[in-house]
Amino acid sequence: MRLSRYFLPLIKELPTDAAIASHRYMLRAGLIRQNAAGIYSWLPLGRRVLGKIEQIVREEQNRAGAVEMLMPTIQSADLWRETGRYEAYGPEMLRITDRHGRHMLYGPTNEDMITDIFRSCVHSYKGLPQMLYHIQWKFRDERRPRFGVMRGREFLMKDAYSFDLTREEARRSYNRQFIAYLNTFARLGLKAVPMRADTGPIGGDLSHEFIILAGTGESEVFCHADLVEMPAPGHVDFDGDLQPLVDARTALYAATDDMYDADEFAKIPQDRRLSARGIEVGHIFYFGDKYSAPMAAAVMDGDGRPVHVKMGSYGIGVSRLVGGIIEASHDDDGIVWPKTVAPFGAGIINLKVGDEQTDKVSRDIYDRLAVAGIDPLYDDTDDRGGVKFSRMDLIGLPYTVTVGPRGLGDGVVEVKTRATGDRQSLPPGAAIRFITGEFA
RNA sequence: CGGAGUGUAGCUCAGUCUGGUAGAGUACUGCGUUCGGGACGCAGGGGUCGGAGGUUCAAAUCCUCUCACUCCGACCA
Repeated sequence: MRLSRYFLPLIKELPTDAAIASHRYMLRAGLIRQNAAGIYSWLPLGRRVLGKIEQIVREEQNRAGAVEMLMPTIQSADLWRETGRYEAYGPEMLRITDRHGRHMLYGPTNEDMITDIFRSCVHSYKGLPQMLYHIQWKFRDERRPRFGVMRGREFLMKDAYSFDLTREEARRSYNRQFIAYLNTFARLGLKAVPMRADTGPIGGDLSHEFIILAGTGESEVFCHADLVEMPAPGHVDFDGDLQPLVDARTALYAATDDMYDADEFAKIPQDRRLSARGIEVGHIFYFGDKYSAPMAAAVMDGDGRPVHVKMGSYGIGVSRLVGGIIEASHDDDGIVWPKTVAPFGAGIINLKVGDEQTDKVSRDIYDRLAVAGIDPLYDDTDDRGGVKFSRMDLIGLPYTVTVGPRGLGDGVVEVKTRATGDRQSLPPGAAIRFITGEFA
């Protein structure tokens, strides 16, 4: 992409309304614009990041055996009345009346709807297990939206739902998502720690929150430091026994403040005790027949008797992750995107647009990086050098190639690694090989 | 929902107490000089002062109502 043709509205001043780093940088770097409290437009750069995160989540869901579908944002109140949640949910649910006076709502979640779909389509245990997911915009009318997309009212969620005949089989579905989450967050460049969670109003007795550690986290967390350093499982056989992998991740103590037990925490060796602030980016739980019973979602078992399916649901806050990643990865100059989610893989700064040689070399590097799938952003504007450098730092692309007459006089360009600040002078060909190698 | 604030130029804000021709910086446009880490000079364009009503000869400023947004707290399948 050529910057001169891109839409990248940056803000130089510190936005006074934004209290935390991710919110400030998302506004300043032109990722989002607020339209109403807790409701944002995703500008081109932000849309790219959101899409990359979404795609990684999708790939890991597919790998774990989940099947993608899509449910609507607007739902009829009828299903919610069946489960009693229409009355129970409270003012966080945005209620809408259509032209015929029918009660509708902007979905805050989809358990009721997916259960309805399932019950009308699957009637035999032979149709189990089943794991469906969708990535969809949701709305919760938060009393006080804040922190930009971290606590917005409209937000993008991945929600998966599992259906099994027995609790034991449901546990296997739960484990599949558990492992998929570890791999997903690792690919996003995050250290996410699973923590035993309160199952809350939705009920059930098997639940974990996935928390990333960041100074501005919304809640305090306590855990064994080894958990943070444990590598993700990576490629595993999702049809095999995942229990040992899950056990390894749940044996050590980890809890959010509402589940905190000082005595348990004290049992951790002193130098391994970690108390920090965390951001919840995923939540998985098993809730059995909480919805299948009231909604009569049953299948015939092998003996011809109807059994309410055992369900679980598994959420990842996709839009929240954009803010979460920035909270975990930024410095005084701007965002530092992990390679896997960066809106562009590399930036190219042409310091003297209009100069035959810098134009040619810049263009050549651009073409070759593009062919290599790096998806470069070429700064071909006639802004001054300083403006270009600080702009690249702000938007946080992993690598920047600077092409200027001075360097080209010696046959070199400069490659800067955003995360470390390292700069190396290399011939153009070596610079391209270095960057493509980093993405291999 | 309790508490505290803020709405004036695209953005950041001053002016409101004490009513009297709407300002600064930045951004933007033009010209010139600059050009390897957010340049400089000159000239210019841009605001029904969140909205409605009221008081007054006169309202950004005083009064009433209202809307929006922000921050702290509580809340947060």
